[in-house]
Amino acid sequence: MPELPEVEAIRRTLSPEVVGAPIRGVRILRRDVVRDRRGRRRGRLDPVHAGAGLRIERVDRRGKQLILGFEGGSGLIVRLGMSGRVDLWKGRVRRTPPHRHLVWVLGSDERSERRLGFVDPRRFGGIHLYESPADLDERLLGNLGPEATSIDPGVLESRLGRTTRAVKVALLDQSVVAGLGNIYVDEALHRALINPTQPADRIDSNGIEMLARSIRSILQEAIDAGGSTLRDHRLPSGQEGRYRDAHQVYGRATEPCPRCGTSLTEIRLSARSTTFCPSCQAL
DNA sequence: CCGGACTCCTGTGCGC
DNA sequence: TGCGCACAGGAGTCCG
Repeated sequence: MPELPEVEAIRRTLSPEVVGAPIRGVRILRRDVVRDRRGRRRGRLDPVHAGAGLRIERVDRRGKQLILGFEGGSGLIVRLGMSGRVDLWKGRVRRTPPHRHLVWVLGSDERSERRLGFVDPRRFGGIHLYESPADLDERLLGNLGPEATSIDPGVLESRLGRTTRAVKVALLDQSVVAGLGNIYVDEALHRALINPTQPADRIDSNGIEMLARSIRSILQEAIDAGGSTLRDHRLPSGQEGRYRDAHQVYGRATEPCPRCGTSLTEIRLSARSTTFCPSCQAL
């Protein structure tokens, strides 16, 4: 379940490997992973629109979206969804794993050839094509809130102050803050000692300050660890992320709180499993 | 504005 | 040992 740290760790390892590389061709193994502008599986795809003949100019990220920018300003967004990943390898020998849907063949000749794959067993992820930076901003990124990695307390306060929803639900909303998912919201709320069911607009300034700092520090630590591998997440090399061992609450329901020893509690909020410490994070 | 149910998907891990 | 089923959830839609 790639959230911001997983996508950022992927971006950091991918960028130096592929920026500048020409795309010799694109193998389309499953075209319904391409989404149209409404997110439906109806996107049209041919190698040219997927970048064939162009050079990869940049690898960016906004929230949980990985962005491959081509020379000339077009590009594509890779949304990893629940189980998506990209892999990068040299040569042709690798056996095609199940659920690899797209392959970009990179390099100017046989000798420099590398292949970049998009793998997504559950297919909650997908690819969005864009024509220009303006198209990218307006059509695909327009509704995203500020980056969670650098969230400012004042900005967070004004964003959370607009809603009475439970703070956890609000933080999962990508238009409020971009990049958080179930794991890191639970971890950040625990570090900030805030109850996940607390109405978002009723957190005091001190709590907001702690929350902003917790979000930033946890994301930074997780990025440095390569993200959290629960099952599917891998860096392009196949390497696992190591942040799972640092989780204090996510996936640890019934275990003692690492901070105070009280048994952690699991509830459901917005149909998502939510683990917190009833003592440290009391209402 | 809000919450909740539903949809899309497959691998996994449990109970029987 | 093996089968069937609940569960995991990001993001969108729809309905009350």
